[in-house]
Amino acid sequence: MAIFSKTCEYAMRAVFYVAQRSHEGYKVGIKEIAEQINSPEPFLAKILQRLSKEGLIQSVKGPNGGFYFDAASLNRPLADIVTAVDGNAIFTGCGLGLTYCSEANPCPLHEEFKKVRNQITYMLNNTTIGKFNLGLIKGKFSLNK
Amino acid sequence: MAIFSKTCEYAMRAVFYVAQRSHEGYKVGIKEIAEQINSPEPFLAKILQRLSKEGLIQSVKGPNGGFYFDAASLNRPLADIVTAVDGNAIFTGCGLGLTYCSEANPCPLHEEFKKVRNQITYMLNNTTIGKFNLGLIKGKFSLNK
DNA sequence: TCTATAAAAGACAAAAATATCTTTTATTAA
DNA sequence: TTAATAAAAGATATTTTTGTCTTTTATAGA
Ligand code: FES
Ligand code: FES
Repeated sequence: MAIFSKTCEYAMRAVFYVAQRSHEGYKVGIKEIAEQINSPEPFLAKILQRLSKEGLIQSVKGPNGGFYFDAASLNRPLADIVTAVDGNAIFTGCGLGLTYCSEANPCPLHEEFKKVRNQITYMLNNTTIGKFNLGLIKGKFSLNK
Repeated sequence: MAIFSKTCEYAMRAVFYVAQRSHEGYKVGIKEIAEQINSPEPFLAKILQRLSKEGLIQSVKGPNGGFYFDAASLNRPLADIVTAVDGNAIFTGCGLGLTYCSEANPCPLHEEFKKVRNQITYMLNNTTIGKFNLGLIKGKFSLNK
């Protein structure tokens, strides 16, 4: 088990890649994205379709079409992507899988697990979709393998 | 998606419950455990079978039999249970699902994600199986609902 | 207008996780 | 030594996640 679902991992990688290309002034086709982030193309297509329907990513059909981010979207937190794909369990759920996390009736891990959740929440809320554009262009970060 | 698999959540809840009862001097049958931690009985049986085979939990068959922890096992870290059930991806894996996490060729989330992983590792290494026995006996913690 | 392009949508398939059921084995106690 | 108990083992079933394929719709450019 990883922290995020495969779906969510692909979504985040794709989003970072598309953001970088948007910063450079391009739209990207699903094929290129899938190749660059090393994900199964039709599966990724479904994921981006969903993000597109929710308005989290922009897309146009037809020649010279593809996926991209407008300026406003580049400033959205990565948390929005994660929530759209995996829901909010990771932000609010109980570490031992109780149906809800509760201060009044906590599980044994509650106090320590809150710190984990807070760290995750901080990370995802303070990472904008466009945050790593320059680093990616410079080749400082990897999105595949 | 939750942080841990259902299997792992049930395992941790069961382990805390059995530890408490062991501390009180009892062995516990699978039926009682499943009821008390609110998990599907035959599924939980499989999980405990596995832990038993790996020597992480003790068990005896027959009348008055059941699951229990000896003193040494009560001092094991919860991390041992998680590793046995979910493997070590949660301790070492990449947050974006790259095949391995690397300092030399990191994903964009690497620096922040390390903090998350470290927090999880700390939590699981510093929580012994028997740590919450008194709290559980006093009813301070919940393992179901 | 016609054609090529590329995403959207929908149906389908495979694999993994979760859950159940039945039979076997070990242990205790009468 | 037999009967009752409870875990171990093995086979099977269901659901969810992950992955694929085909058809439709929108857009651009010739
Ligand atoms: S009750 Fe389990 S994390 Fe809060
Ligand atoms: S490379 Fe992704 S977390 Fe280290």
